[in-house]
Amino acid sequence: MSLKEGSRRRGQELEDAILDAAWAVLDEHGYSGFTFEAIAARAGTSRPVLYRRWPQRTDLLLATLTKFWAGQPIPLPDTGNLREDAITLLRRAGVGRARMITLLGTQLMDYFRETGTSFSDLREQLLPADRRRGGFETILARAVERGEVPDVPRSARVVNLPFDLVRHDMLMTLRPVPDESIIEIVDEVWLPLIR
Amino acid sequence: MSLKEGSRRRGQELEDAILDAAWAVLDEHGYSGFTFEAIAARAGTSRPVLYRRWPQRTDLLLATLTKFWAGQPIPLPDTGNLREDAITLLRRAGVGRARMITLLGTQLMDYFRETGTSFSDLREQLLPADRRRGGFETILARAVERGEVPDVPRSARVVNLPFDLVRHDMLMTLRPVPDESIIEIVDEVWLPLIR
DNA sequence: GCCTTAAGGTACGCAGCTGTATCTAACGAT
DNA sequence: ATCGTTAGATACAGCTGCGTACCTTAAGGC
Repeated sequence: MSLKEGSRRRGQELEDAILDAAWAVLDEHGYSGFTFEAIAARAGTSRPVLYRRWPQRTDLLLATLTKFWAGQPIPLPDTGNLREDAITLLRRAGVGRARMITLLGTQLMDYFRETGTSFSDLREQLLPADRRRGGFETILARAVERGEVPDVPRSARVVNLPFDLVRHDMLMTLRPVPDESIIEIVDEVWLPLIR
Repeated sequence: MSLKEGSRRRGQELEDAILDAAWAVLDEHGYSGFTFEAIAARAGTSRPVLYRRWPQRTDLLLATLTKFWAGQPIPLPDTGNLREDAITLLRRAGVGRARMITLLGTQLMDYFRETGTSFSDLREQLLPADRRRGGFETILARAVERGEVPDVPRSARVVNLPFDLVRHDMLMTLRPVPDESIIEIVDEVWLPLIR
């Protein structure tokens, strides 16, 4: 234990430090780099400490995702204008923690292979029911309330289209989607389909 | 060498066997399982044989992709009807070798991290220029020629939309996209945008 | 048959990681 | 201060995989 302040972390403080480290390791090195060795080193602790809490790698993964994905919703914009909400939300998808969550499906292919599951399954498992609706359902519902778009039934396919396309682009390029692409998706694809 | 027939493979025959094995290993175990050890074992050869040809794992990966992706185009349907072509092509994306290619971007996240590249970069690198257009550009061009849809400029975004959405769905579920989803994408999203 | 090339086998040393056992020391509660 | 719990350190054994060296043997060409 290399901490200079002389105190050992215990309980929740230690657990938080470990999960912070785990998330950072997952982000930087993917699931193949998500090892007890790497995470313990990153957290400045020893492997038995991790094993005591999470006997399997998958346990630690789920704990990490519960904290950083399930436990912290992405804030939704509420600009009073649907197009602005959509564009803002799509921009958010490409940076920071949200970026990581957007690309999580790709980071966890080995986990899915091991467990015979998929990103959809994981989402079902970890997110509370009210969180499973995408952000686009919410901002569209608000627009309907404001009378900005007609109140007609729309398939989830159409509602979530912008986000799906942005995620796809991010997967292809591993870069944030440029603004002109975001605007293209909203203006040329999505808005024509919902208006 | 455990082959019963008593002969050693040489030259192209051996190389084909290795690349076949490499592709199978990549498909079943992803990039993290794409090891000299695993591929040599799968090919029934020894590791030094692999190292002699491909000194680095990335060399072997590129050779494998060149053979199984760049070297074998996915056949495009030509039914004489755009909707039929589209639906058939999307069905094809979910099975066999085409499925693997569709999901390749997700399988290679570790490679991209190592090399600082992306799936888009890889496609630029490996596919000849005429192959970089998606199948949807071709089937749409045919429909324009047949006079089935008007000859107006369309963004690559709109043209390739069905394929992007199917790939996204496949990533989410790791299963073939059900027919009703394919039909939804074509009928409710794509055709309205191009007609 | 001879020679060259390359396939195939094996061994070595090393690194990284896992899972676990054991011991010491710090922390918190009493 | 004492006790119980747990953090932290370390060691061990084992496995996988890498990179390479060395040797034997098979295949192909002349």
